[in-house]
Amino acid sequence: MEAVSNRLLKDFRLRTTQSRQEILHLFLRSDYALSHGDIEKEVESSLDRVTVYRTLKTFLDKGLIHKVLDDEGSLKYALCNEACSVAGHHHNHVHFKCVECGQTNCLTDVEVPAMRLPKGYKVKEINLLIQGVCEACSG
Amino acid sequence: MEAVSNRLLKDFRLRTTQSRQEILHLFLRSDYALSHGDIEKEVESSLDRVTVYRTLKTFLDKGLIHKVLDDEGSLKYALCNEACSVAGHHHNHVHFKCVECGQTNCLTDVEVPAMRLPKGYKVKEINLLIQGVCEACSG
DNA sequence: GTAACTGCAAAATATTTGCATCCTT
DNA sequence: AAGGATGCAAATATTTTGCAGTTAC
Repeated sequence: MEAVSNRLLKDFRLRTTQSRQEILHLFLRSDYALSHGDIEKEVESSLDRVTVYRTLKTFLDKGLIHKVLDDEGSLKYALCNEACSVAGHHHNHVHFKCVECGQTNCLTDVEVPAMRLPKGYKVKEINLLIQGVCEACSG
Repeated sequence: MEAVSNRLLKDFRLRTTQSRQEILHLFLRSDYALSHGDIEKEVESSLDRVTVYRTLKTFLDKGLIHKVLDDEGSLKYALCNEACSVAGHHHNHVHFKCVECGQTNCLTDVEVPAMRLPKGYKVKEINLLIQGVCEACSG
């Protein structure tokens, strides 16, 4: 994993520092979206809160991660997938938040359906959040 | 409008107080979703910040308004439409946020398309936020 | 060596809670 | 009259900013 995260940082022209590696590792081993709070709690060595803020901002700006909408005010974040690059992003996939366990993950198989918008509207980005009960919790 | 808001409050079994009327008026005359900050700024007489928090919570709990997702962490709110009642809610409509003017509004004409989810997922609520340039700003 | 990154302190914002008072029913 | 709603003060929590020291390249 070390190799993967270092590679990612290089690809996106970011210096490989410990904080960035740690946060990136966390994203890599989590298959769900993380909030700022999640990151602070779950990261290995305790990072300064400010560093987390700044790292997330940097990752966002460079396009390493993207925002995942949430219904509680506190945005989450997830790694961009292979389809994304520095040049352009393609995450018109669906996010599913389980109301039981609270986890939000990407339903990579589900595409956002095409929609016809009223005249004059230009679309830049689409975010679809479905809330309900996930597979694990509906047992 | 006085009559409308008083009626609404009665229907939802809420006491008609000045704060509630004011906030409800604001929602009624705004055709776009409002954040807590918007409300504090735009309401006629200046209400205590705490009252705004509590009023929004009450309106939400009773089902007078619903959350509108936002990409900046700070949830917005909008009135539920006729299709909603105390019994059940139906706002599977689409929200559009203009990246120019920042306004978010409901595209009442656009329905959320049906989607096939993987086995085991139960859907409770769907939120679709499209970002781009609105009709007014794309001139 | 230099620019970029980090951590600490502190400022600025945002949200929640407790309580006395006032208002709607 | 009684329970609910408000406003103020204060406690918490969150996010941003400045700056000095450290680190990656």
